Amino acid sequence: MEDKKEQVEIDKKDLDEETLFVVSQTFKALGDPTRIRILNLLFHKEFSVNRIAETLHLRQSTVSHQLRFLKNLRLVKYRREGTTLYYSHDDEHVMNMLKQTIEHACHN
Amino acid sequence: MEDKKEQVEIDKKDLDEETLFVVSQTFKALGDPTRIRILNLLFHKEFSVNRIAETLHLRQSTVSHQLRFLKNLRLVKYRREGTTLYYSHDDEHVMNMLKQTIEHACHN
DNA sequence: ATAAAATATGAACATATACTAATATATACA
DNA sequence: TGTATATATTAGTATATGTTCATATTTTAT
Repeated sequence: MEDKKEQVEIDKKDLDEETLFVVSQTFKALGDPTRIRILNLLFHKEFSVNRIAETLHLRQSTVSHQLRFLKNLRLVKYRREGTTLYYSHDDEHVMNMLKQTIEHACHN
Repeated sequence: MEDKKEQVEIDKKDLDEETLFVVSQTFKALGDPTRIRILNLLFHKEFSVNRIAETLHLRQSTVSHQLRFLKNLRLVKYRREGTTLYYSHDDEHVMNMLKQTIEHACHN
């Protein structure tokens, strides 16, 4: 914390704190099975919270918590229709990484 | 667990357990600042455990633990020279994702 | 205003994770 | 064999994380 500047300027081999935080948060988002399943579901179309829960056999509150996590990182967005919120993905880069890695993992 | 087959065959919207595990493990590996720093260091050349620890200001045992983690996932490999082990990266796909995401995070 | 439907939130809990100190192991060499 | 060097491992601890239950909030319709 005190030597952040030092590391950035002197030690080019290391990453600065902010980059480190953003990058690790991004990957952390993809590091949980539930979030992967949710994002994978949102790959082709939008889903309401309840539909996600039903489809993946998860509790509504679990889905809601994870969607909040993903939304904080701007990996998903939503639109409202009455009382229903339709979530969809909102980061092409991350979705591409996820897709690639899933394919990479499948035919191995 | 009991309905794994069902999900795989009936509900194409969900991923199978094994894929889910591999994918989440992979991203989990990249979801920790220390491991990111280590992999980032190994981007261009190999490093011994102690050199990694010195360069990143980490304890030897911390580095060793994380290297074991990364090696279990085959993200790094090593060669021995006397008592020294030189570690290097071992997964181009993952290193590319890391690089892209770091760049993506930097100039934002 | 009240009720219903959909979603969000807070607290509690269990588990996972990362770091550390201490110690063990492995290799090289005198 | 004994010592030094480099790395790995173990156990303990603190923190982070994910899920759940219960409840709150928001929106719509009556």
